[in-house]
Amino acid sequence: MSSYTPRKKPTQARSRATFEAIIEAGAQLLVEDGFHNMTTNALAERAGVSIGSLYQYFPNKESIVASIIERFADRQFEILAGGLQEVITAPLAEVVHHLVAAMFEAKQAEPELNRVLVEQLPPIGQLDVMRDWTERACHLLEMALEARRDEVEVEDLEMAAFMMVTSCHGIMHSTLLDRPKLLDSEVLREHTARLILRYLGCQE
Amino acid sequence: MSSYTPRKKPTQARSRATFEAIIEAGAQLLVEDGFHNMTTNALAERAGVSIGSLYQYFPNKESIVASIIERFADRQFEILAGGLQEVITAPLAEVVHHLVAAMFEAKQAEPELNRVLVEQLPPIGQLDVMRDWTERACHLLEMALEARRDEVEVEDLEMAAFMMVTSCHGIMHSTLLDRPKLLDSEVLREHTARLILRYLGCQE
DNA sequence: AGTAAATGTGAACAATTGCTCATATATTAT
DNA sequence: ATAATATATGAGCAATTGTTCACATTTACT
Repeated sequence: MSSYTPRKKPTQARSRATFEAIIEAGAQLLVEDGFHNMTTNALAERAGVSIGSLYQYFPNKESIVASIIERFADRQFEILAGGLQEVITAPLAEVVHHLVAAMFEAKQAEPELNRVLVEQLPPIGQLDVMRDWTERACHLLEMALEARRDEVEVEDLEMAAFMMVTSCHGIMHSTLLDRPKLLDSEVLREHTARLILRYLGCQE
Repeated sequence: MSSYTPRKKPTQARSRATFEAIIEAGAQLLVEDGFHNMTTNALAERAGVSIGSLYQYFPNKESIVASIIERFADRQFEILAGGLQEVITAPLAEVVHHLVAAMFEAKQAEPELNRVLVEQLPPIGQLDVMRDWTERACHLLEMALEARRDEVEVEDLEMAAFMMVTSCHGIMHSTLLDRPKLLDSEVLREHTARLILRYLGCQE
């Protein structure tokens, strides 16, 4: 019976530190060696913790990565939400520009970890976390669109939000893999914003 | 010295059959068990071939998957190219609709294999093949745009092609993971076509 | 102080599996 | 027919590694 959730919740300060050390070391080794080449024994050593302790908190190797992913997704979402927070009352065009900026910012935060997770996450079986992330992001956007309904031509706002998030995601993803340098360019962001704005039927 | 390319080229008919059987069995097991859980011994058995023969043609497990991926990518590209072939002289709007249709068709062809490869390809290290695929697809599209330059508002056609391919890809990818049922819907295709057409500055 | 609970340790096990190699069979060439 | 080449076989090796468990140490509690 293998699970992806942690085994035991640390209560004392000491054990909380152990828990954190494991996750931190895990993120490091994931970046350095990839999921397959990262061994639990090496992880424990890097964390300065015995292998036994590791298995006291995590039922298996996968669950460690699951925790790493979960935290990562949360941080990513905060960047997005934070970026949109700045423009709660602004007109649609500005919202879209901030959206694009925030999405790109998230993509470029913790680039190494981002890369490993993007490249190796699926087989680890943590697709749910990403599904959830998309869901939350769409919901956030839908609300933003709702508040500016008069500026949006598209009827189905849920669909519109989905299109915005996923197309933007795809562009960034491919860029990261195919033309990483382009990710910094202002041009790409402008094109992405244009893509979204025109789709919504809004003048730039 | 591990390589991802096959080891020996089969010359006789008998060995060519062996080679094919290995690739076919590999694709099956990849779908059934995933990359990690598929063992080379099981693969050989499924192919009706001894494990020794397998290693006569492939230097390692990865290289088998590499060959599977390569063939898959070629088939995918043919679907795309075929779809565009039908509209070599048509106006832009029609081209885009065919593009979207072809992209969706490719995504839905061999759905199981598609899914496994999308989910497990990266760690196998065959990102190059995908990079290459995007490259080729972009080039194809750029030519199509070039021939209709007067209908396109965007200046940089290379960029435009990149945006079209990657956004479309992202939409399909996320849909496959998050809302697989939606992939069949006409609505999604219409929205995608709209997204692209408006971006290009073309009336529908 | 003394006890119970929480936390930490790491040697060693069990199981898996990618891959080799010595050998056998089939095909082609002379 | 005979030699030479190509192809096929599969038992078993070598190496890796995730995980456990019996025991030590630290903290919390009475």
